[in-house]
Formats: sequence, C-alpha cells, structure tokens
Amino acid sequence: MSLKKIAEMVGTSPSTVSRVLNNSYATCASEQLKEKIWAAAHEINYLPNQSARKLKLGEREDAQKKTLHLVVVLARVESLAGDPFFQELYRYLEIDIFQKGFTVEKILTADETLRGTDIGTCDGIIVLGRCSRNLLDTLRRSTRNLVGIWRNPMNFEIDEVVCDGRKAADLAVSYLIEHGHRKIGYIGDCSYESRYVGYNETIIRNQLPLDYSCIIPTGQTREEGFDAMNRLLKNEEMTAVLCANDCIAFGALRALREYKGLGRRKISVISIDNVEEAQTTSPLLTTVHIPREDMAHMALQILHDRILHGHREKLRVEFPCRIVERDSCFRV
Amino acid sequence: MSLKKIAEMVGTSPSTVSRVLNNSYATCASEQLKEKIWAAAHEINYLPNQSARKLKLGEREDAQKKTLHLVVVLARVESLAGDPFFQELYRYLEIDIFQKGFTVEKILTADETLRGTDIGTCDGIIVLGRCSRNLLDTLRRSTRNLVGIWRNPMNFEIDEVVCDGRKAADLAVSYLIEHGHRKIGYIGDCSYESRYVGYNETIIRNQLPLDYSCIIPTGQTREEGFDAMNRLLKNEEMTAVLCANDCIAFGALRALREYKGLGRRKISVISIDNVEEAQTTSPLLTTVHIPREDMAHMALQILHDRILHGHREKLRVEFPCRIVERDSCFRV
DNA sequence: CCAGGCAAAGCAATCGTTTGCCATATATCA
DNA sequence: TGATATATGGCAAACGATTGCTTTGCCTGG
Repeated sequence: MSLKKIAEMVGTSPSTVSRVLNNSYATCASEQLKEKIWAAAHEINYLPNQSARKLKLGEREDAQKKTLHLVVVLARVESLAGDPFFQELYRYLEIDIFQKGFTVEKILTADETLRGTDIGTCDGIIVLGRCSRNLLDTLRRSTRNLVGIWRNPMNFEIDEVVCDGRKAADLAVSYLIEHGHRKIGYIGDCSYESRYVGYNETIIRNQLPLDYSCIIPTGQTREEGFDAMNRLLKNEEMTAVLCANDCIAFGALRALREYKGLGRRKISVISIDNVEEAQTTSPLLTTVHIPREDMAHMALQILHDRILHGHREKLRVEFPCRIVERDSCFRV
Repeated sequence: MSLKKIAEMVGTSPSTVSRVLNNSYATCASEQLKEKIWAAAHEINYLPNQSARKLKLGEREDAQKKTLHLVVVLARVESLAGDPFFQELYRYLEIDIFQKGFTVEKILTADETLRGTDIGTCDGIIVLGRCSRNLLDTLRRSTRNLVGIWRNPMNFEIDEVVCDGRKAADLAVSYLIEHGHRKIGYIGDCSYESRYVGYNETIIRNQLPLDYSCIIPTGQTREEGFDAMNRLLKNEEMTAVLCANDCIAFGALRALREYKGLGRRKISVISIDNVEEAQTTSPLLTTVHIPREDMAHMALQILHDRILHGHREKLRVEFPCRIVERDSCFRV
C-alpha cells in the first residue's frame, strides 16, 4: 500500500504516481497511464501514509497548504474532561474544524508532559482552560500560533479569547440583588476561581453581609451540588444562591425539589455557563450565558489568521456574558 | 529542534543522541557526553518529531511497542456528534486510553472519505455507531484490529460490542405494560432504529392496539422531543410513552411540566440510554441503562488483545441492558 | 608483545512521500 | 532541415528518527 507498489503494478516510477494522484502537474503522464495509476490505486485501496507525508511536507514553510493540522490541549484532565462546558466548547471547535477540512488532534494531559504528541509539527495550538505557566511556555516554544480560551483572565503573552468569570458572577449576584435578595449563598470552588472573587466583590460593593456559613466550597459535579445545597438549606435566612457552574446548579435544584423541611421555601438559584442541559431542568435554570460557540469560532479565526498572515501584536478578545432568564429565580 | 541540531551542539552524531535520549543502549556514550546531550535537549526543548518516528517505526511489526496508537471513527457526524450517548461513550474510551498511556485520534466523517487520516498506520480502530458497509470495508482493508460498538446488532464480519436496541425497547415497553398501561406512545426515529422494531414487537406480542396516531417519527433532540410530546398530548387515551432516547425524553418531560391542558394527566415517560443528565431531570427519568462504560472498556480490551495476540475467530460481546427505575413512570 | 574483548561513537540505510532537475521523445516553427 | 518547444517520465535528494554494522581506541590476560 505504498506509492512504490502502485508504481510497480503499472510499471512506472513513484514520482509519477505521486504527481498523478495529487494532480500536481497537468502534464506529467499520458491519459492512458493516469487511468492505469488510478485503477491500481483503487484496487489496493491506497491511502497515503500521513507520517511520511507530514515528514516531507513539514519542511515547506508555506502556510498555503490546503490542510491545516491543529492541536487542542486540554490540561488538568481530571477536572476539565468531565465538564460539559468544555465538552460543548470542544464540540464546536471540532465541528468547525471538520467543516473547514482541517484536522484536529486533542491532547489530554494531567501531568503536563507532551512527549509522544505532535505539538512540534502542527500548524497551531488551542489551549482549553487555565493551565500552568510551565505548560504554556512549553507550548509557546513549539509554535507561534497559540490561542488560549479561558474563563478567567490570565495575563499570559499569547492570544486569548476570554469571558471573565468575575464579571459573570457580578452579573449573577447583581441580578439576585435587584430581585430583592439580601442573603445570597455561594456553592463552588473557592480557591482560584475568579467567579468566587466576583461573588465576593459584588456582595461587598452592595454592602451586604458576607456570611461564611452561606459559602460552601465544593467540587463541580451534580452530586456535590446536591449535597452542598442540602447543607445550605439549614441556613434559614438565605433566599438565593449562586452556583459556580451549571452542573452544581443541577444538583442544587434537585435538592430543592426533594426538600421536605419545614415550611414552604422558595430558594432562587442562579449559575454560570448555560450548557444545553439548562434548557430542560425543573425549574428551567436561570444562568449566565458564556458564549462558547462564539469563543470557539473566534479562537479558530485568530489561529487561522495567524497561520496565514503571521504575527502582529498579541490579541485579546473578551466576550461579554449575559443573563438568560428562566424560571429558577424569584422576586422577594 | 531535531536530533541533528542537538548533535551539532554537543559535537557528536545523531545516532548517539538518539540512543542516549531513548536509553537504547547502556553503553553508547560516556557519562560526560550523556549529560551534555541531555542539557542540550532541555535547552532547545527538544520534542521528537512524531511523523518521522512513526514512519521509521512503522516497519517494525512487533506489537510490543510501548505506545499504541488507536483511531476512533465516528461516522454520520451530523446525527452522532451531538448525541450525549456517544459523547459519554467516547469520553470513557478517551480517558481509558489516556490512562493506559496510549494515544487516540478521533476521526469525524460525514461522507465516509478517510483521506488525510492515519487509519493506514494505526494499531487498531474502533467504530462508533452504525455505519455503512462501504466504510466498514475500507476500514477492514486497513487494519485487522477493528472493533465496532453498536446499539443495534449489525451482522458485520468484525469484532463487535453491542447492546441490542430491540431488547432495550422490549424491556421498556414491558415495564410500562406491567404498570398497567395499555395505550403506549412512541417518539423517535422510525426508519432504521431497532428500538422502534422492539417497541412494535412488544406491543403486538401483548395484543395491544398499534395506534399510529401515538407514534411520532422525529429526530433526536430535546426540541423535537418537546414538540412531539405536545402533539402526542392531543391523544386523550394515551397514558405512557417510550422515547427512543433520553434527549427526546428530556424535551418530553418539559412539555409535560408545562402542560396546561384540561384535567390532571399523569403521563408516564420512559426512554433508553441513561445518560448522566437523566439523574437530575424533573421528574427523575426512568430509563433503560445502556452500559456505555462497560462497552467502552470491553472494546478496548478486545482491541488490545487482538493487537498483542493476533486473531482468532470473530468476537461478539453483547451487553444486557436494565431498567433504572426513577420517578417518571406511574402505575395505572 | 599480541590476540581478543569491550566501551564509545559514527556511518549509512531505511521508512513513504514529494519535488527540483534532468533526459528523452515528439511536435512545431523558421 | 535544424533549432526550439513541449509532453512524458525517471533520478535522486530530502524530511527526522532509528538501528545494524563498522570503526577506533583502550584494557587485560596469556
């Protein structure tokens, strides 16, 4: 299944076969020979060896080659691979890349080693989610076409497409405050997450009390959201809660539905991400939309432009987020 | 960033550098030289060119090589890429492969062309979801290590891991019948889907009337499920409905929640797949569990075994499915 | 003092594809 | 007819990594 075999079959040389199969030159073989070559190729079901192809073609620095090979790096697999936000984001990227006729390779990494991967020879890299400076430096050394998609602002020296988690949280908390809530809880990651910072800032800016018994540090799964909300329900003054992401909120909503405690309590729930699932929960989830699709498109566009036209100064595109009002928040 | 460059830096030959970096032979260089080589490699942040590596290593037919490269083919992108069943299935595969230290490449294809992909040189292929005989033949010609994961039995001549959609539907409908339902609707694909066949068979076997006004042929999105259920609600005798997959059911449940029609109707909803989202809907969805995780593991195990120990006869592993009882079905 | 053994390192071929350049053969024109 | 284009196709050198074989030098035992 190599060019040489085809060449032997029809009695010519590999070079001619290559040129015919790639349509490289109009006049490289007679019509008769061309036909025989195509026939032979079909007969043995020829597929070019991509390794050989890339090896040879890699030298050529012309960015006009038809098929770009992109790499998407997902660091911190443990926490990010299961997050529907990144799953949906990646799906948008993948479909878009597919439709453009390019190829992608997704690289998972937990310990940030990149051995065995193709990042050295690809045309561009997209990094998903916060990652270490160390990893980023490694990536920077292997390509000049590097775009990050973050949910937190990261002052790295690469092109970035961001949607600021601090602002998203601000939007959500402000929305709750406008709806008359004074005692607003928080469920989610409290260590690095800019969303937590946004929550904090907005509470303080509005001179509301910061009650640490209303703040439940937790992971980002449905289960954890469920448990956290059950704990939070012990606080009788709290009327609303911001969940750091939708998954947590799905669990929280379930806890509320199953709540059998005293009295009739209507707790408002808001969160951030607006993944697809938020359209069918009960009640439908009010959440802050992070424009994954737009972000994916923009990242790809920047990368494509970089590859074709080289580098200008560092680019930073920030997307605004917006509240999607559904049924999980009430006025008090 | 090539072996040659490192060799030049330290004043030796590429062969020696290769052997040192790969630890090929213990005695291939003096300690002093080794150190210098490692230092140089770190300095220029050397990463081996995978294309060159694969090209060279490809010849070696020994299956003992440490790092297997697998390919997962997802045909019919349009309909399958957005299906959470396949997303979750792929995630299990991906994580498992990642943890084993192998590499994967996911190939999307709509028109079934495989040009530009690496299927010719990989160690094994997994096919996700029903695909054409034509595509399968192409794949078969490029590797002997080929496993399909189907939701329908497909009598192809390759190893397959299946969970029979007909039986799943049978299970679901029987469950409804046991709960006293006589007029059971169906929402979903009616053209090829074995699930529809199962629905039909079970209705007939139980001598229930087959009412085509209760059967809504539709796609597989939440939206379509929502619309279909709204149409179905016009039929006043129907008390239960089987949705061909969970997504449809999510939309259907929402339609029920928002139903403002006459009287108090409790429609039972059951579906097939048991994707993660089914754990947080309202009401929690009763559904037939398709063991994606087990199927993924099994497929990988078969493939691994094939690669290491060659071929015996064709393997076919069928996984049983089971009802996961939650809150969306009622007794009449 | 010499044969044999081993450590240290290089040579060169190879994987499959592409492509610049060269060599024919045939056609065209002055 | 001789000179010049043009069609047709092959040669061989890359791309980067790996590895069998060779070479060189040094040490040791007889």
